[in-house]
Amino acid sequence: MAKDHPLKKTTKGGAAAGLRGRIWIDGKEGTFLGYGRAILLERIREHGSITKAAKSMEMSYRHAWQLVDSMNRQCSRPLVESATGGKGGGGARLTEAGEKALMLFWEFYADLQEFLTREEKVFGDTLAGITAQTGGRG
Amino acid sequence: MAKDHPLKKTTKGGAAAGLRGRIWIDGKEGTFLGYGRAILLERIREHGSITKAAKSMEMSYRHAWQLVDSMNRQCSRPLVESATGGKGGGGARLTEAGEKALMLFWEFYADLQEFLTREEKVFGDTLAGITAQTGGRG
DNA sequence: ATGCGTAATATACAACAGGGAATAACGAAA
DNA sequence: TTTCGTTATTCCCTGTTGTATATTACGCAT
Repeated sequence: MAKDHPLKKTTKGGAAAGLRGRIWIDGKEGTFLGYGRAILLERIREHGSITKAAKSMEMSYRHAWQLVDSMNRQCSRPLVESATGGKGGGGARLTEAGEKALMLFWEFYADLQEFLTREEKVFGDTLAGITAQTGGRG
Repeated sequence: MAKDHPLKKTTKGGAAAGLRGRIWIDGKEGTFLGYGRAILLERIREHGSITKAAKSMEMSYRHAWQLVDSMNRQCSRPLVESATGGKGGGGARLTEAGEKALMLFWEFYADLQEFLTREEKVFGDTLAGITAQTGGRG
């Protein structure tokens, strides 16, 4: 559960070297949407609550709330709408703008994966020659 | 001097939203080469010394040395060769492997910039609609 | 042998991000 | 009115990261 995020730089097994990349959508205050925030939004949609969403990804409520707040502050229409009190104590839901932002990010993200795969093919050999130069001709 | 690195997430002026990306070459221990390390290597080549390279980019010698050490530990042929003592007290120089790695990284980096520009064109409108939804119909 | 400027290394210190816990506000339902 | 679970907010603690500083090793030049 959220243990081998693409964000963690493990490279535990397999090839010695590889290419890694990360993307963000920037807003007025800096990061607007990145991988972690995108996952958080999905969990909010799934659980209908910031608390549960945070727990589901082993994140503190404090941090989750700060991220949601940061995202909402950076666009005219909030990505997440929340209600305090009421049935179940309240909750949070993804708005239409949230859905759109999420969709855009995942497309961007998919393009990055494609990009990285392409680059791996281009640089793979040269890369191997640098990190594990066994038979090279200096 | 090294004040508005591409790494800093400033977005101080201009457009409200934009796409940002970052890349790394991974090795056995995690990050092998990234933007900061690449700059460091270039400064070492330029100054012939880790000390001066570090100073030139407002980085502590300790940190610079750790980065160099990390890079050298992750490839068979070290990227940086250093000598202690001697004329000028010693120094450090970029090896052939270092030059190759640097060249590879900058190509990778240039491809990323191209990728980001392309993505900006694709998502620009949708993005503006999310962060500054003025005339939307929702 | 001494001086010099660097590499290499250890220790202490500061800054910052994030976690944990505590608390108040809230509003539907019982 | 009381209960309940969540949002919203605050304070403190901790781990990590990097800076600052001090010390030693080194080897050429004088």
